[in-house]
Amino acid sequence: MDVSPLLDALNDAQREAVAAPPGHTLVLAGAGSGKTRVLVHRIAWLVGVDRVPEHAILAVTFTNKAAAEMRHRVQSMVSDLGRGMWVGTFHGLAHRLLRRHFREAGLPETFQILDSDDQLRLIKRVQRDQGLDDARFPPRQSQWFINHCKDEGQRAEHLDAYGDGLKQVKIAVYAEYEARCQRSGLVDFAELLLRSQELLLRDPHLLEHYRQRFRHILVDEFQDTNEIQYAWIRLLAGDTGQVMVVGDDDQSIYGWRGAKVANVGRFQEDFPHVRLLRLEQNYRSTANILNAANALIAHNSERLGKHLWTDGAPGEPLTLFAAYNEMDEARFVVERVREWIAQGQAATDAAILYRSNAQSRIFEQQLIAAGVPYRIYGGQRFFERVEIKDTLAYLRMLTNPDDDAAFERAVNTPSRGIGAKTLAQVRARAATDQMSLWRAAGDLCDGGGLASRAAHALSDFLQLIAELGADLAGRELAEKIERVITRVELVAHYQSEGAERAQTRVENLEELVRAARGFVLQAEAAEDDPLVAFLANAALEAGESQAAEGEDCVQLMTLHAAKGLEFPLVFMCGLEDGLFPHMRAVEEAGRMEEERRLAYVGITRAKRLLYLCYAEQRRWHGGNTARRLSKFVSEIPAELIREIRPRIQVSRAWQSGGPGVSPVANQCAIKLGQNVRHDSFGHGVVVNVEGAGEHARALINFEQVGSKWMVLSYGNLEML
DNA sequence: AACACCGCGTTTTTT
DNA sequence: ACGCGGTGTT
Repeated sequence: MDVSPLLDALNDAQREAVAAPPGHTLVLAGAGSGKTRVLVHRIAWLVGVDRVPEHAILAVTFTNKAAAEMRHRVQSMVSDLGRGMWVGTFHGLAHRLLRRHFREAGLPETFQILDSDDQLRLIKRVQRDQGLDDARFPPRQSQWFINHCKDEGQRAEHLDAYGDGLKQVKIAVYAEYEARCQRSGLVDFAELLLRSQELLLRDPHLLEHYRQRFRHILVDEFQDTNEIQYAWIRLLAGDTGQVMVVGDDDQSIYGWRGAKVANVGRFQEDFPHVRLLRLEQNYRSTANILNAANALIAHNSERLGKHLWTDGAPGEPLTLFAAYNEMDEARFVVERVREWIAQGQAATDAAILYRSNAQSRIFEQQLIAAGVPYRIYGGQRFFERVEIKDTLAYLRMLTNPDDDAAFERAVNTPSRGIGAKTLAQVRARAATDQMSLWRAAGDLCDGGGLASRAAHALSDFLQLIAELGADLAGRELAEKIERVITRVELVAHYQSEGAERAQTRVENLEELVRAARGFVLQAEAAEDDPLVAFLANAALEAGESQAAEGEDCVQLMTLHAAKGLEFPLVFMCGLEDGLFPHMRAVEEAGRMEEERRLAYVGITRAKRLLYLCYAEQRRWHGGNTARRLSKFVSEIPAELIREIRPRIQVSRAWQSGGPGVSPVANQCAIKLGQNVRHDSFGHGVVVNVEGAGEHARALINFEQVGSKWMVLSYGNLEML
C-alpha cells in the first residue's frame, strides 16, 4: 500500500499521517511543516487508496480562503472534482445544513444571515426599546456577551444571572434579540453553528443520516476551534466517524475570541485511541530563523511540545533595527524593500507585519513617497460597504419582507420623508402585535393613526417594495440588482455626498452587478433560489477589500492576518514593550503566552530574511513616548541577531532600561528623534548629538537634503 | 436633514 | 492626537 505515488514526495511523518490507519488522528503540525499538504494528500489517499466514497468526506477550515485553497488542491489531486465531498468553513457547512433542513431547524426558507454590523444595530435597537442607557450598557458588550454565549452553546434560557444585575440585563437583551431574529428570519454567525447543532440534536434521524454519511472528518487549524465548533465535530463524528485534526498549539492566537487550545488536549481524551503524530520538519525557513522561533516559543510553559528543525542552510542572521521614531522605522523598511526590488526580487515576496492596524499608515505614506506598490490587508470588506449593504437591504426585503434589519436600512435610504417619529410608531406597533416592521407598517397605513404626510411617505415605500417585487420576478440575478439600483435611485442619493465619494460608490455598485453576473451556485445548493444564495454568500464571504490582484506589490498586514502565509522577506515592526506585547495583553493573565505565540507566528512567516524593527520613540495616543525594545527580542539568542544602527552610536537605552534618549542628548535638551525645521533645508529629524552648551551640535537627517551636522547655537533650527 | 459639538476609546478579526 | 458615533442645534 505504501508504494502509492501519493507518498513519494512526503517525509516519514507526513506519510504516516497521510496513510494513517482507521481511527482518530491528531497531527501536531509545526509552522511550515506541510500541514495543508498532508490534509490534501490524506483526502486523496482516502479516495484513491482506501476507496472511501467522496461524499463520505467532510473537511472543515476556518476561513473561506483556506477552504477555497483546499478545494482547489483536492480537485487537482483527486481525479474527478470533489463531488459530494463537503469542503468548507464551519459557518459555511452549518449554513448548508440549515438551508437543507430549514423546516426542521425552525427557520423560514428565505432566512438570511445577519453580519456583525447588522447584529450590532439590532442589539442597539433592542436596548433602546428596553430603555437601556447606551453609556451604562454598551451595546458592543451585549453583542460580545451574546456571541460568547452562543459560542459556548448557551441559550438565554439556560443562563442564570445569580443575582448579578448587569448580567440579568444582558440575558434579557439576549432573549429579546433572539426573539426578534426569529421573527425576522435572521441568523447571526454564531447562531449558524448553534442552530445546526441543535438541529442535529433534536432530530435523531437526521443526525444518524449525517453520521452514516460523513465517515471521515478532517479539521484544519484545530487549535482555533471554539467550544461549539468542537462540540459540532464531536456530534457529527459520533461513534462511527473517523476524525483527523491538524493543528499547532504554538500558533493559537485567537484565544481572545473564544478559540480554545485546550481542545487539542481534549481531543485525545474525548475520542478513543487517538494516534498522535508530529510534523516537525520545517521546509520554509532558514535554520537561523527557525532557531529564533524555537528559542522564543520555548519561553511558553503551556505547550504540548514540539521542536521544529530543518536540514537547510543557516542563512542570514536576523537583523535588528533600532529606529529613532516610527518615521525612521518606516523609512528604513521602505528603503530595504526598494533594495529588494532593485535586486530583481518580487515586491509581493516582501511583507511588512505589525501588531495593530494603526501602524500601517506611516508605512503607507513612505511607500507612496517611494513609489513602491503595496497592498494593505484588512481594510473594509466589499460586502460591508454602505452602498452594497443599502442595495442588498432592498433585495433582502424582496426575499423576505419580514427581515427587520433590512427594513430599518432600506426604509429611509435614500431619505423619503420617513422620519424618526414615524418609525417609532411602526416599531411600537410591531412590538405590541409581535410582528415584523413590514407588517406593522402595512397595518399602520391601512388603519390610519399616522399623520397624513407620514402615511403617504410610508405607503409609498411599501408600494415601492411591492412594485419592485412584481417587476423583478423571473428576472436574472444581476438584472434584479441593476433594477433595484435604478428604481431606488441610489446613485443620485450617493451623489449628494460629493462627487469623488459617489464615484467609488458607483464603481462598487457596478462591481456588485458584475459579481452577481459571475455568481455560480455551488452544486449542493442548486435547488436554492439564486438570490437567496447570493445574499447568504455575501454575508458569509464578505470579500477582500482591495482586489488589486495580480499586481506585484508589497504586502502589509497585521501579524494575525499573516498566519498561514509565507514570505521570503519579512519585516516585523513596532517590536516595543506595550505595543508588542500589547499593553492590554500584559495586564490580562494568560495573554502573554498568546502574544508570544503571535511573535512566533510572525517569525515563522519568514523564509529567508527577517528584519526586527522598533522605534525608540513613537507617536502614540497623542504624545511622543519613549519606547523599549520588546522583551520577545531578548528571548531570541543574541548570536542569531545582527544589530544595525547606521546613523547613531549612543548608549543602548533599551538595555539600561531607560527611555530612548542618549545621556548626551539629554544634557542639551534636544532629543534624538526630535523633529526640526530649517529655513533652507526643510524638515528633518535629530539623529545624533555631540558636545554641550554652545558647542553642542546635532546630526540632522533632513528629508530633502540628507544628513547634516548643525551647531545648535548657530543653526536656526525650529523645534517641532 | 445638515451641521456642529462633545466624549470616548484606542489589539488582534472570521464568519 | 484623532476619528468616530451619538446627540443637540438650526
